[in-house]
Amino acid sequence: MTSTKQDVSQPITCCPSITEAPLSDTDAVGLAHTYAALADPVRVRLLSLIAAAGELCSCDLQEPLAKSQPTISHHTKILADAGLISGERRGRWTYWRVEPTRTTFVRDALGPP
Amino acid sequence: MTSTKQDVSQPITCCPSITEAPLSDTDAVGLAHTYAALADPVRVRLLSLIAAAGELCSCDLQEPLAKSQPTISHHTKILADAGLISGERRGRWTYWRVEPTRTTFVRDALGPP
DNA sequence: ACCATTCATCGATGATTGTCAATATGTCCA
DNA sequence: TGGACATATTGACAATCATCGATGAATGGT
Repeated sequence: MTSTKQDVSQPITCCPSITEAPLSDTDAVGLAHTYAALADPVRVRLLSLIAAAGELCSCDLQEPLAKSQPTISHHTKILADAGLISGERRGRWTYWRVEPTRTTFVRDALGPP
Repeated sequence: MTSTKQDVSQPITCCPSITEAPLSDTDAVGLAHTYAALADPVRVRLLSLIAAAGELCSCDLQEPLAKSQPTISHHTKILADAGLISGERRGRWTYWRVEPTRTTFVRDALGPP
């Protein structure tokens, strides 16, 4: 029986950087998933709106993005699943913030700072 | 008749940064288009393979990526259209390189370095 | 307890995408 | 000129995605 603890066919990296070494399949899937969260104009603007305001509730996003409420909810969920934003429920409102840890992680994946 | 020279409803930015100010629609579409090019595990690995090797022909990508020749050609085209890589034809081979100008541009769009 | 408000989820639909077989284009060599 | 090779393009198909209306769930005020 062969061990399934570690896949030796792929390099082990703690901080995957696209431009420095060939990535493992696992790292590539993870990074691609995060980039996919940014691969929509509405989500890019959504992220920039939250970043610029520091904190925003979903209701404040509907007008500038000119999308329906379910669509906004859909996009915030995708960005949150990617770890790029996080939401906190306060009363009836959900307030969204950027997660700098994740954004800088994705940024540095494209090369040394 | 109204002027169509400049859309005043959107801010003018030379170096769009997602995390610093709300992005214009135009900037968002452009950035999302580039992120979409990175939103696939095959393309992420493709880019890292080229970056690690400095230069690679399409034939060298087929085996490590385990995809058909048309699929490889499809992905290189998408990355090239996004400006992330560029290809040079030498004889029968097309050699691909990373475009550091574009990769750093996309990287810095996610925040100050 | 009731209602208005805010957000999430479900279901449907039209559009986009990743993949490959087949074919076309271009290049080198004999 | 003809054949072998590397790459690009086309066409087709299944899968994924963005969008919205309808509905559900949770909260706060009256």
